[in-house]
Amino acid sequence: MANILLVEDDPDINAAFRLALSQRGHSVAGCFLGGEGVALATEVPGPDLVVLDLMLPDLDGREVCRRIRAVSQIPIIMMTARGDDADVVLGLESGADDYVVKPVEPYLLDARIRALLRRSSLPVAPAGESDVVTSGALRLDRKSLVTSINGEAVPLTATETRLLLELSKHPGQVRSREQLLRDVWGTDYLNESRMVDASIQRLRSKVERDPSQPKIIATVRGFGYRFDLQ
Amino acid sequence: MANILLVEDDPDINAAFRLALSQRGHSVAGCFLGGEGVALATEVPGPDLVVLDLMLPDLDGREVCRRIRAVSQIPIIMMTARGDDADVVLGLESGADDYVVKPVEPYLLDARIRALLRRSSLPVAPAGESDVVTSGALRLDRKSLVTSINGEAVPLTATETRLLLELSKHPGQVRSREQLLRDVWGTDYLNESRMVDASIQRLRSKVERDPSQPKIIATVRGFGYRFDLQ
DNA sequence: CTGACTTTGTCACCAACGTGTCACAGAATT
DNA sequence: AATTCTGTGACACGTTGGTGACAAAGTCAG
Repeated sequence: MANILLVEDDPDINAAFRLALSQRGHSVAGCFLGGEGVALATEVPGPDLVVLDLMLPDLDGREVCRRIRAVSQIPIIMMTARGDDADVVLGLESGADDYVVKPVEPYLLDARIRALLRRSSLPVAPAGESDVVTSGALRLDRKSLVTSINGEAVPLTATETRLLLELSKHPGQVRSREQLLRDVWGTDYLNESRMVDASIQRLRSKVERDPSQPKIIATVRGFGYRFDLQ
Repeated sequence: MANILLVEDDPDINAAFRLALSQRGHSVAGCFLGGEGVALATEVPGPDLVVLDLMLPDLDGREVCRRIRAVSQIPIIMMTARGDDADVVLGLESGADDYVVKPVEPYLLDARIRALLRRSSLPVAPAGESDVVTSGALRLDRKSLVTSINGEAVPLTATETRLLLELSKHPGQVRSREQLLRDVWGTDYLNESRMVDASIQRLRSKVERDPSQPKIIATVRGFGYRFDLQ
């Protein structure tokens, strides 16, 4: 289903949710500290969604949320025992997409996860629970971040890898330059930049058999680029 | 802030929320029936977001939700007095993005509205499950933006794709040149222009079997054009 | 700390394509 | 028959994206 990061300091609750969400088909990574959470959520390749407890020993959940939001648009669901309306509002305003109050039934959390993933246009049910993307001769291992062509490793730079990852997260869907700028570079405003074009070109030169006739990363004139499975 | 459609049959609650959301800077339209709700949510220019009561006299709120979702990816917040977890799950599964339980503090609803709008404004390409339009031999994939006839890809330009997308959002309904200008070109005032006609013609020449006898995009003399399902 | 190397953002240029406009013909409506 | 509306083809301009060069920033070994 999805790769979920659970940030929750209570070991029992942490374990319980990891189990419950796993049973519902998700792949769950858990951590106990806010600092860890920020690191894990923003690393490459990050999870598809974050479930974030508000009460953490080191950092306030809202601070965690803000730090993640500073560099990433990843979907975030906040979770807390405090059900006060004002808390909910503060949580949402610090950048969370949804807010649930403990105790939460796992199947309810799952429903909200699905709704949010649907809205975020992430595939809710990828066919195989595989962390490897392939398109033609290209093969990208999302965990080790090793890219290879015909089994031979291709040395991609960090930016190129992020770009390819981001494109491959939405196979068959057009991604605009704005989306790519946001998700790969974390900047929102560089609309005039040719950064995306330049990096796409560098990526193509390493990955495409014939970069002038790209098969894997298609140009969709007027819209953006599209990663095509083959 | 945003144009919001409120579908709520209780006149008191309806009026109260309209007032409260207006005071928070939104522009609110209210209606009392599910049928109306579907019509208003899918017309052009539609609202930015729908707040939908579950209990309506004519249609079940979930049915309203499904009908809207059949043609639109507009953000939907469901609202109901029934706070049962199972209801929430059913609501989310019928396509809603969020679910709040009455009584709701207006500022809480506002916070959820903002969170949802923030998330929804991100993608350019709309997300969702039924993202393929077909009419006769024509097939348009809204995510990959690939148009094909009898399975063979037809290269459309950006404007042609946008035009076809816009027309196909409202199958069987006449769209005026003004509406198309606004939704495809983003201009409001070029009423004297023949741009729409010219682009319709270019689109037909690529998409219609016999452009002089158009089956997919019909001319409605004096009004505009209509996309017909077949 | 230094110098070499790699990575990355910016820029300028060009070719190709897309697109708005126009004029006129043809069709529908009155 | 007159009038209004729509289809159609031509054309020139603007936009878009590919490309290579270059400079700034980052990385790393010695």
